[in-house]
Amino acid sequence: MAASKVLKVASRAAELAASIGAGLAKAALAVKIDGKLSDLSLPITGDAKVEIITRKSAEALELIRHDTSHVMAEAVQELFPGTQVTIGPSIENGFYYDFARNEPFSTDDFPKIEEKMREIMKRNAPIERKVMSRADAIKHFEGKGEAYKVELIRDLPEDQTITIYQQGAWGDLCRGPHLPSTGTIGGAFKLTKLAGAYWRGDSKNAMLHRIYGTAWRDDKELADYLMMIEEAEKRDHRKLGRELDLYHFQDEAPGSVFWHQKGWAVYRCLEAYMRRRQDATGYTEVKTPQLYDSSLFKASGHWDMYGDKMFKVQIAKSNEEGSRDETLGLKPMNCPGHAQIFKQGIKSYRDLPIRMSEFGNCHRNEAHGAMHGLLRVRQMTQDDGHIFCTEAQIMEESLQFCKLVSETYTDMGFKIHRVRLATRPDVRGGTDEVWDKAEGAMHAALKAAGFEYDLNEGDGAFYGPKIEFYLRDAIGREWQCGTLQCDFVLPERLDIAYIGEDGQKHRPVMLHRATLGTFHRFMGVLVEHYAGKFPFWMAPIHAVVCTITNDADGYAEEVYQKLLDAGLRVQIDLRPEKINAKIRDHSLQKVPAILVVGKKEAEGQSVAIRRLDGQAQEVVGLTEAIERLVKEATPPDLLRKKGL
RNA sequence: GCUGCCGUAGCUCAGGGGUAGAGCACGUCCUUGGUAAGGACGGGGUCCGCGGUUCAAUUCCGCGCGGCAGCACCA
Repeated sequence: MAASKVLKVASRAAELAASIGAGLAKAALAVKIDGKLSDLSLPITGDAKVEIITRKSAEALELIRHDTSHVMAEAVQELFPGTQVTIGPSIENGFYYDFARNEPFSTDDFPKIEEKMREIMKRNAPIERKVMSRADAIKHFEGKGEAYKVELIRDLPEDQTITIYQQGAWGDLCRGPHLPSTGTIGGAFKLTKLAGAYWRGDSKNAMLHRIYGTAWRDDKELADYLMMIEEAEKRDHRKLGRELDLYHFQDEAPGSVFWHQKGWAVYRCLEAYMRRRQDATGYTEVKTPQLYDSSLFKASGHWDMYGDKMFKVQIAKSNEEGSRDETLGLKPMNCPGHAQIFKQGIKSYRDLPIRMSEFGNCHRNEAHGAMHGLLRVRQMTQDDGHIFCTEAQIMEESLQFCKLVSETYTDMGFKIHRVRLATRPDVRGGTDEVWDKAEGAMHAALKAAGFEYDLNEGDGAFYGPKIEFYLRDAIGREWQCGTLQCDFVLPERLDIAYIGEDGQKHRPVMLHRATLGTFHRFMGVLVEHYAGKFPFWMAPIHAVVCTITNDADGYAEEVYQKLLDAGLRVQIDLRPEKINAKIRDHSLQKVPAILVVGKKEAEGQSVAIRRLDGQAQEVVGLTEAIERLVKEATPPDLLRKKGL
C-alpha cells in the first residue's frame, strides 16, 4: 500500500512514515521520492511527492530480490574465499549474481549457501548506504582484490555518485536502493540454477559463474512460483510431443523435426486456417525455390550479414576451360524470392499493394546452444508474407495486418498481450533518413491500431524497424510470435520498382510480416499453452469409438465410418480390453471425445459421449452426435462465416 | 559458439573396472468386463561413437557427436 503526503520540511522518509503512523513506520521498506525509488534513510529536501514503499508494493519485490542477491554474494564469499563478485541484479521472478572463480560451483553447494544466507538474514545487519569518492572506492576494491568492481567503477560516468552498501562486515558497490536491513528480506527464497555467463554479456570476455535464485515476499508466493515451474515442466512440449505421439527429434537431424501423424494433423489445421485467412484478405500465395545462387543473397545483403549462418552447397560446374566451383545457398528467408516474383513483368501503381504469402520453408544454421525443441530449429516454415506497397499505403496495410494478428491469436485461444517496436540496431542497412521514415510509419500505424506499445531500442532487423507481437500463455509466460517489419532497404538492393502515376519508376516499400511466426515455434507454444489438450477444432484426434465388448464391433465400425465420412479425425478401439482401460488410454492421449458403444447403443442407434476431463456421459442419437461433433470441429473462422 | 551438467531397453530411470536391472510400453495366451490400469507368460540392450589406460572399460581419461540449463545469437 502506498501512502502519499505533501511535506514542507526537510526530513527523512523514515520520520515521515512515523509521522503518518506507527504501523506504516514498521512496514516501511523504502521510499519513492518524486517517482524515484530511494532508501528509507535518505533525507527528503524541499517539496516532494513521497510514497512509502511497503512489502505489498511491486517495487518491494524488486528490492527483496536485489537484496537477496547481495546476501547470496556475501554468503558465497564467506564460504568460498577468493571468489570475486561482479554484478547481481534482480530479474523477473528472482535474481542472480555472477562470480569470478576458477572452480565452478555445483548445485551440491546450494544447501550450504542457502543455509549461510539464512544465517546472514538472521543477523539482521542494517544495510547502510555509504558515498565514496572515485579514488577511495577504487582503492577500497583494489585492496580486496575485486578487479571486476574496480573495472566497473572506472567505467562509471564522471558525475555519478559512487555508493557502497554495507551490511555488517560485507559491502558491495551498488547504486541501490536497498531494504533497511538483511532481516527485512524475509527469507522466502531458493537457489535454482547454475550457468555460465559472460562478463558484461560479451562472448569475447571471460566466462563467469552465475547462480540464479528466486525470491518472494513470503513462503506462499514462493510455493506458488515453484508450483508454476513444476507446471511448466509438465507442459514441456518436448515431453508432451513424445507422450502424445505428435513429433520427435533425433540426433541424425539436429534442429529438425519429425512430424508424426498426430502432430502434423494439428500443423495442417494451423496451415489451413492461415491459408483461409490470407486468401480472404487479399493475399496471393506463391512458392519460391529453396536453393539460390549466392549472387542473390550477396545482392540482398544477407550473404555478408548472415552468410556464416547459412547452409551453403558447393557444386562443380564444367565448361570448356575445365570446372569451376559455384556456391548455392539454402534460403534463410523468403523475401529475396518474393522480390523476384515481383520483378517479373512491369508493375504499375495500380497493382499495389501486392500481398504475397508463402508457407516458406527456410534453413538457418543456428548455434548448437540456441536450439530448443520446436521453439528454435534449423529448419522451419513461416507463415510468411511480403506486402509491396507505396509509402502512402504503409499505414493502411499495417493496420490491416494488426487486425489479422489480433483475430488470429483470439481464434487460437490467446490475446495480444504486449506490442513492442524494435528500433534501429547499431549494425544496419540504409541511411538514417530512411530509418526515420520507417520508424515514423511504424509509430503511426501502431497508434492508428490503438495498441499500447513500448520500445525495444536497438533490436530492429538490419533492414528496418520491427513490430513484435507478444502473447501470454495459460501459465503467464510471454511469447513473441507475430512480427511486422518495414523495409526501405531491400527494394533498393534488389532493384525492384513500379511505374507510378507520373509514368516514372518508383521504389515500393516491402512490409515483411508473419502472423504465427513459424509453425514450429507456434506449435510448441500451443502445446505448452493447452498442456496438450487442444481445442476440439485443432485436436489431432477428435474422437475415439470404443466398444464395451466385441459384440458391438459391427455397430462401432458403422459409427466410425459415418464419422470419417463427416470429415472428422476419428479412431476406433476394438481391443478386447475393459472399457476402463480404454477410457484411461484415450484420456491420457487427451482425445477430447470418447464415444462408447455397447449393446444398448447398438440397439438404439446411439453413442455415449464422454468428454475429456468430464465424468458424466451423455447418450445421444448417432445422427445428432455427428452433427454436434462436426460443428465443434469447425474452425472458428468458418463458424463465423457460416454465422454459427 | 561459450560455461556447467548429461547420454544405460521404445519411454522414465536405477546400477557400476569382471559384458546389466526395474516400472511402463511391446508380443502371445486367457479374460467379453458399462466410463481412468483384468491376469499369466515372454521377447527385447554395440550401456552414443572413436581412441587411450588396464589382464579386463558400459563404468576411468581424452576427443567427437547429440541433448539439457544458462549466456551469446535469433534476417
